[in-house]
Amino acid sequence: MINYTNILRQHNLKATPQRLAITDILHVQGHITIESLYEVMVKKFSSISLATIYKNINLMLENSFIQEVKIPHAKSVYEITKESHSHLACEKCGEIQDIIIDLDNILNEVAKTNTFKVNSSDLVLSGICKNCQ
Amino acid sequence: MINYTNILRQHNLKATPQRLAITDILHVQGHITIESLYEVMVKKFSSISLATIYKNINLMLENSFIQEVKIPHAKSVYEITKESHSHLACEKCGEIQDIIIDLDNILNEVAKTNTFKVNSSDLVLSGICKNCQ
DNA sequence: ACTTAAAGGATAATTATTATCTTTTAATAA
DNA sequence: TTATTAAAAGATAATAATTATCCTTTAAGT
Repeated sequence: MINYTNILRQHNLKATPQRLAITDILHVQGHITIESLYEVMVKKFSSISLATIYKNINLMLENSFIQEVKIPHAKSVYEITKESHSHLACEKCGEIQDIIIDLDNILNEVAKTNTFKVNSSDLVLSGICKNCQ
Repeated sequence: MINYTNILRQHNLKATPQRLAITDILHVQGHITIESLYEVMVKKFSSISLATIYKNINLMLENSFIQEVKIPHAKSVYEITKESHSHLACEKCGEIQDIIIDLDNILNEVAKTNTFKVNSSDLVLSGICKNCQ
């Protein structure tokens, strides 16, 4: 179990117990919605405020410690920032998985047209995961 | 200017003036947020209710007459359903453009892994559009 | 024209998110 | 260690976004 104290501090975030818990949950779960995060957090901090969840998620987003992933027909999930990657979204169980897909060819094609300067790409593939097939 | 009366009816939607206007706006603008749609509609129907906008957008989504496009760091936009395509999102002016990108190679790669059955893909490229460069 | 199920408008209710204010605490230095 | 302080947590009010309700109007088919 990684200790995120210093990593949080490197992002100008005080390492509070609540933040360490959020970070640990994100690390273990990979992707989580606000409401699920709150449910899990309440088990550890019975008196935690939903506002604390929102404030921390927003601060972590601002500091690029985490990223929001928008999922078609579902709520957004949050994940710890890592190298650029795409997502698989299971339409049955809701599970979100990371997947590394090389988009260079595509981005080069777009670059050739010279009509749009791409800075980032977000790709979500929706379907049925291994477990649900 | 296309007449959408029959197209609406084919989707089990009564062709009301409000719906024809929404459809016409979507047709002309290409992509629009809920709030922008409401602003434009109020000019044509001064007494229109915001609930009418939401109810129609939701019905049109259910009947697959339109689609929601989730944009990173911005509000969702809606578009008339057409053949599968990707989107360019300008980070400066907010403009959303359609772009046809062949994702077959990518989808085949994922299919090969045999761990996920892809039904649909959503790709948004964020960056700077021609006008804003 | 008549009938009726569906749609529109007004607005209340709900849900999601943010702001405010007070108390507590992590981080730093004496 | 303890003292100091800016920041964070918690409680809750406020705001924003969306949906539900109820009554009136109307599109579409006799």
